[in-house]
Amino acid sequence: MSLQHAIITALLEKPSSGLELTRRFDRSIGYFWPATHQQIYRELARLERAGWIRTLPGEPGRGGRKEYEVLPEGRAALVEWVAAEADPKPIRDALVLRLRAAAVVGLNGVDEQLRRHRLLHRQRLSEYLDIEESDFPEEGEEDAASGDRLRHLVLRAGIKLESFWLEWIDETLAELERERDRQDP
Amino acid sequence: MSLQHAIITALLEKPSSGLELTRRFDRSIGYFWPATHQQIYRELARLERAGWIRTLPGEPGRGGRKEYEVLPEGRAALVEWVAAEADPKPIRDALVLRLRAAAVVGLNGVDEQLRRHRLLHRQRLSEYLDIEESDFPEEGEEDAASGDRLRHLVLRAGIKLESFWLEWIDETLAELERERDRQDP
DNA sequence: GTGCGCATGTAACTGGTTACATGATTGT
DNA sequence: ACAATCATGTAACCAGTTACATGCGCAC
Repeated sequence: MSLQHAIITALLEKPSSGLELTRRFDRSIGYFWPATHQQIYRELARLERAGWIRTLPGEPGRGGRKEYEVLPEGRAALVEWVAAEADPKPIRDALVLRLRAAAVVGLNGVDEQLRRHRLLHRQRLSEYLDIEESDFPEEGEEDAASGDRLRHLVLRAGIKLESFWLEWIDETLAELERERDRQDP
Repeated sequence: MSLQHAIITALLEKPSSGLELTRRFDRSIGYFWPATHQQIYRELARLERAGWIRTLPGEPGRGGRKEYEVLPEGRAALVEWVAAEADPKPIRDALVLRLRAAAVVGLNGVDEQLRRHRLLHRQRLSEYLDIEESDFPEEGEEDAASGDRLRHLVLRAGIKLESFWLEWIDETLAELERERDRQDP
């Protein structure tokens, strides 16, 4: 269900076609709920059947392009969903799992993977920091719109999450270093 | 594929039956790769067909209970997997998504959900801290086995991840508080 | 022998992933 | 006319989820 509500959120901000949505997802909502165009088309079709969104009347042309907008029922469903109760879903992370396996069969190139992930997380973090700088300048936070402050909090989640990974990977690589020293002193 | 390797890891530590594995998952590997008994039975069957594990010969009795052990092929596959290259999978988090939606349709009970999650993350964190205290006492880290130190790093990931969530939720609730003050000064 | 808990499983469904198909528009 | 790109979609697959089925051994 979450993807459907993510889509409604995006459509409320701006009526869009499937591909446009996909692209907008790639650089905002998709940071914590990624989706491919196939998924998005599937859900758009379902949402339309459910009567939560509709294609904008008028121009269906321009390469078969269809623009969708949210209907009142869709908005109501989103409002309800915002307050819905749901437990946090446990994460599934293969890198940690690899390290766990290494505890049993030995470190055999995990460090290289750790370094690769460190690089990727660094890139992602600096991407987020760039967005923060350009979209949420420090001054003006007080007189910003409420929605903007909330969007900033969402971005903060991304920033803190990436920072967490970087810290953990650093801590882990340092320990693996010590581990190696213990074996060849 | 990850679940299969998680299972091999667990079986290497101790040959087990399906239900035993399920229970052990619930309080160790499952913290970052949860699995239900149905999933585990399915994968055990596949792993056996692939020739990576086998049922322990001898006693198949006691309520149809079957114990599995890892074969050399399975161990080799795990060693290879430990060093395999795979990008970090983006997270999907509904709570952040709800906040994102709230930026568009208004805060309507998200705070209650934030507080619920805060409680759950606190519980999870103290669970981890208890495990850390009992399984990885500070003294003796130096002369602990390598595997233990690696398992400790894995636990550290859990601890830091829960701490991240708590920090972010606190920051967010504080901001929502200020938000409310702005509306009714 | 009946009911309870342990243990192994099947079946149907949902959502995410990957690969491919089709048509329209735009630039050369 | 042709290729590149934009845009919408289908199909098959895989992993995780939920609900249910079945058989065994033990306690009462």
